[in-house]
Formats: sequence, C-alpha cells, structure tokens
Amino acid sequence: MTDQHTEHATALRSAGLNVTAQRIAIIDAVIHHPHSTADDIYQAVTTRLGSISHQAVYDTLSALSERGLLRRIQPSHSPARFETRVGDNHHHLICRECGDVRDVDCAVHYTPCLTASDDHGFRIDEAEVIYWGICPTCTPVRSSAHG
Amino acid sequence: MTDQHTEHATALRSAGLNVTAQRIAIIDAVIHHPHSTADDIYQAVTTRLGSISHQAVYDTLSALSERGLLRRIQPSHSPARFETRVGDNHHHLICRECGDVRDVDCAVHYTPCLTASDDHGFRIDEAEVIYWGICPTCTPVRSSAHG
DNA sequence: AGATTTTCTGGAATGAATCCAGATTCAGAG
DNA sequence: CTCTGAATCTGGATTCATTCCAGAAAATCT
Repeated sequence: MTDQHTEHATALRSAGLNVTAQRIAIIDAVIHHPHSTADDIYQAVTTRLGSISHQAVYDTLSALSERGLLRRIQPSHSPARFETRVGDNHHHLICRECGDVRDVDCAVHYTPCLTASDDHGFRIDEAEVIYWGICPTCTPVRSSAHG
Repeated sequence: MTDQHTEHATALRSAGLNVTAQRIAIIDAVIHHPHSTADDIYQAVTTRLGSISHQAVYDTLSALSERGLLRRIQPSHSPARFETRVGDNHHHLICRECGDVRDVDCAVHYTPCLTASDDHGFRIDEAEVIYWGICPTCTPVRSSAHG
C-alpha cells in the first residue's frame, strides 16, 4: 500500500500536481474500477476516505486526463468514463444493452488505424475507437437446434 | 422543395415512422447543418416552422438514429451531434480547441479498422472512430523561417 | 368522415458537470 | 519546524443536456 502510494505520488509530482490523499484515492479507485464514471469514483473514494466533494473528483479527473495520467472516454448514452491504461492506444468494445465496457487491443497494431486518410491540416494526437455491439450475456438466446 | 419533402417522407415511411412537418424539418436541418447539436437543430427548425418543442426534437433525433436514418456521435466535452451521412463508416476529426468537426473517410477502406482484435463474444455492428487534434486555425502561429 | 394510434406541446424534473467564494492543505525557503 | 504563497478542497448554487409526464393535436387506417 505504501508502495502504491509512493508510485502514485511520483506520478502526480511528475505531472506537476500536488500530492493529496484525495488524488491518491481517486487514482486508486480508477485502477481498481476501470471504465467507471465520476460518480462511481465518488462513491468509491467516499467509502475509503470517509468523504470527498464532487468538485474534487471532477477536478482531479480532469487534471489527470489533461496530463495523460488518465484517459477519458465519452460513450453515447453514458456519462464520461475513466481508465488508467494509457499510452497503448487500445480501443473499447461497448454493449448497447447493458453498457458493459471491455478493452480490446488495437486491431492492426500499427499506425493505419491511427492515421486519418485526410488530416484536413489538423495536428492529430489521438485516435479514439469504440466498437458497438451486443455482449454474449445480452444476446437473445435462440433455439439452438433445428435452426 | 416538394421533391425533398417527398424524399424525406419516403425515408420516414420506410423506417416505419409517421410523416410530420416537424420530422421533415428536422431531417432537413441536419442535412444542411451536419454535426449539429440538438439545440442547433431546435434553433433551425424553430426559425423555419415558427416553433417546435424540445421534446419533438429529441424524440425525432432518437427515433431516426435508432433506425439508421441519422447517426449520432457523442464527443467528449460536447453534447451529442447528428449527421445524415450514414452507412459508409466514415470517421470524424475534431479540434480540441474550437470543437470543429470534419468528416474523414475510413483510413483503410476495408475491414481491419472495423474488426476488433478480440471481440469478447460480442456481436459488433459499428465501429466509431474519432481523431483528436488541433485544427489549422487553432494551431499557434510560430515564426515560419529560421525554425 | 370516424376511430385509433402516434406524435407534439409545455412544463417540470433529473443527471452530469461546472462555477463560486471561502477555508484548508501542500511545497519550498529560512 | 514554522512561515508564506500557491494549489487544492468544500459545500452549495447553477448551468446545460436530456428525459419524464399528461393532455392536446395530428396522422393513418377503415
């Protein structure tokens, strides 16, 4: 636990942010609950620290996202979600029914997926990919034989 | 104009939806203002029809999106946006500064981009790709020579 | 036209995220 | 270890996007 804290503290410092119990707890919550919403994190941190303000949660999530310690994803029909797995340009797979979010590695493992066919003069720094579908649990069961 | 209306009416009918002035106007607004928000559309339709309810706008946008006549995109830090260009799995390029949204064709033009490396048993029906960057207008100007 | 279903209106309500002013806590200098 | 300025946190109010609700109006089918 102290190890973890030291690690997170170092990460915060190198991002130019002060180290506070709230931030450590938030990072920890995101690690243990990947793809969770600001409210999920609020709940988790409240349980752990006794209390925290919504402001601190949103504030920290934004600060960390901006500095690349966290990644923010914003699926349709869902509040923003956060994860700590950054820098490997992995993608997401989301169930339209239950909203379950899974990580998937980049399909091609090299740049094509991350290179737009026409960049319109933009300086692109990230490609965000979301696959939409129905997860096995939500797939309607159909008569397996005689089909 | 009657042509357009007939065309939209046909589209609505074949989607199993009733034809109403509001819906025609909404489709038209999205055609003329791609990537616009529900509120943009509300404004446009209000101007054109004199008035419309928020409910009708949200209702129609949802109905049309669900039936594939419209595509809904949900970028971070932005309300949902809608467009009529559907079925060609094109992607989007968004400026982090000004929020400008551009269409870009699929980088690979064939399945790789749309096939997850591991589908986790999901039945995937769509891949949504957003490239994030800074547009030419928002790119800070730097001394061009001697650089 | 008349009956039935769908859609629209207007207003209230919810959920996510942000703004604000003041109190608290942190990091670095002495 | 204490002081000081800067960064951060609190709690409450507020904004923005979206949805819920019940009744009125319009569309479709006969």
